[in-house]
Amino acid sequence: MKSQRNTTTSEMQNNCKNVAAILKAISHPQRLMILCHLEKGAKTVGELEKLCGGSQSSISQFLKLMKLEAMLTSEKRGLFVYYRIHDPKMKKLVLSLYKIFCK
Amino acid sequence: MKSQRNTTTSEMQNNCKNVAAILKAISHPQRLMILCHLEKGAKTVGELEKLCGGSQSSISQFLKLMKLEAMLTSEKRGLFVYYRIHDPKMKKLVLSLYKIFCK
DNA sequence: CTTGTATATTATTATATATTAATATTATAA
DNA sequence: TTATAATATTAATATATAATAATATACAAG
Repeated sequence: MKSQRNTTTSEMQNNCKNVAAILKAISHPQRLMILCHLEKGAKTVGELEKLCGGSQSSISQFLKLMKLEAMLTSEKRGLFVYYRIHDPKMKKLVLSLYKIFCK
Repeated sequence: MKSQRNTTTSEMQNNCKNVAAILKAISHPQRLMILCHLEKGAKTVGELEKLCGGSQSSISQFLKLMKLEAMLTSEKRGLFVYYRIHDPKMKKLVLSLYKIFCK
């Protein structure tokens, strides 16, 4: 196994750029809350609105942002749109954050 | 062990607020890079400047910010100021991020 | 075809952050 | 003392983000 200590500076810079962008996308109370709820399964926009306590517009915009970052996918069924976590790494991240900061 | 699924909404809101603030502080390529380098041990401002590739002023400002968030501590020795990670949770976070996103 | 509901989009404004330049502070050494 | 090196602070500006309101779209039911 290659240890972190062998990572070159340019690899590190690239990794940090990528990871910082991911963290930026979820470093907002409601966006993080959305992700935490989705970790338990798919939800509609309206459900997330009630669970996370934001306006319809802001929740929709947050979801769009996280979808653009390829964290989420959406599926339309009739009037409702179901969002779910697409990238398994994001699930891992949510669980790690919980373990580290919320026990 | 209490599972995450039993967390109440207001607990979740509070946790998300706190964790989002932490993530926000490190969701910047150079600040994350600083943290990654400090995970390996204390460094001076000048060392971090070279390692992370920012101006003297910006690195100093980043360090100040992360110190305010109680992530780092500093110690002056002569002309040099050594910064190190203060909160062990931040070390855990850096290692988790590495495991999830950088392998 | 019109009404109601869920979601998305757009535009606007306020606020926060990033970046840079310039200057200040502190300690050391000549 | 004066000079120099390391770090910190301040100020200015540009850019990004957050929050909100208003409007638009898409679908379903009647």
